[in-house]
Amino acid sequence: MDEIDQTIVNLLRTDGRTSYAELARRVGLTAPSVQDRVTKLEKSGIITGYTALIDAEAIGLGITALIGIIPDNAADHHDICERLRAIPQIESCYFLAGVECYQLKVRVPKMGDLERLIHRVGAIPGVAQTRTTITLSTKWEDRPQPVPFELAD
Amino acid sequence: MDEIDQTIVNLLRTDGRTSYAELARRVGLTAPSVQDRVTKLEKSGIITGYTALIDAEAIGLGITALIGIIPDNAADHHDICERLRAIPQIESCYFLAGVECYQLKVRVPKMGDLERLIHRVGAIPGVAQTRTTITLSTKWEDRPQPVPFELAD
DNA sequence: CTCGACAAGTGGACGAGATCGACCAGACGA
DNA sequence: TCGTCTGGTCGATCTCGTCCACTTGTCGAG
Repeated sequence: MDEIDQTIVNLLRTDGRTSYAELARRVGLTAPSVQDRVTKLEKSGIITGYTALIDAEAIGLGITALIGIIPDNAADHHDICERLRAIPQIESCYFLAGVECYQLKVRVPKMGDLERLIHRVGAIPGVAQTRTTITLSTKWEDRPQPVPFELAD
Repeated sequence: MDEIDQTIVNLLRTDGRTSYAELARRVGLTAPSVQDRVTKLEKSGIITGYTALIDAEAIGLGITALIGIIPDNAADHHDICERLRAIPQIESCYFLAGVECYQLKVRVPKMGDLERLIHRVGAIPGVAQTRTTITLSTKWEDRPQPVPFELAD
């Protein structure tokens, strides 16, 4: 992971469909060597994939909410995690240091869907309590910050 | 936005670098017409961009935290928002219904960076209090849920 | 019913990009 | 000094992206 790799990663975060030829021009190499570097970045797990960014509202997911989970003492975290993973509406799941030991980011089309979702999460064994906060607006999301300085490979 | 558009969106969310030719094969159209559809999806704001997914730890952003902001009564939200936007470490910013009216997701290399960041956010005029939670692990993040049913265009 | 307009696809042509193998240069250790 | 390894270039070839002309189907107006 040298400076050129960082530039490539930054370019691909800005536009994930940039062609190898274009990347090559930007970093001053040829297309095959850039392709080689990108392949290595993918294999080593630094680049984990590519995705199109979608306006959630435009595809009918107009409601975003954050759900905090307070577990009970007997909670089997591995089990909770698997059950959460099975719920497609949960887009992100963080394990936190605090009383609310999980936070979920969920997206649903309608309020009714959110209500059902909360009940479903609350019914998972080991979940003592949930606390839901509706997001009124998403100011921004998943903004890529440039890859920083010195990195171990 | 018909069924074919939905398939295209789902395919591009799964792999944002899928070629038009490949998309065309998957949906049973020719490449030019798929390209035409994708262009329209981009212009209409449904697809807002493409990005490479990066393992944050691998690029030196080993620490993720959630910061809640409690504003004071005199808070100028537009100003707060702009000042938050100027901080690159804030990857996401949600405006919430609740006492904590913003939640930030931030990523930094080291604890010291997080401390500085918290001070910087706390110093913004209109911010009465902040509450930071460290994430111990990210179970998953930004998992695309398939585009659902009936959609207005 | 016919006509024209429009939206959405198709097919072909051509330039650009992706990809592969062969080759090259510098770094490094035996 | 000599292999060997890494990371690069170059050129050939195949695929892809993109433009344009043409076709088809739908629909409302006359």
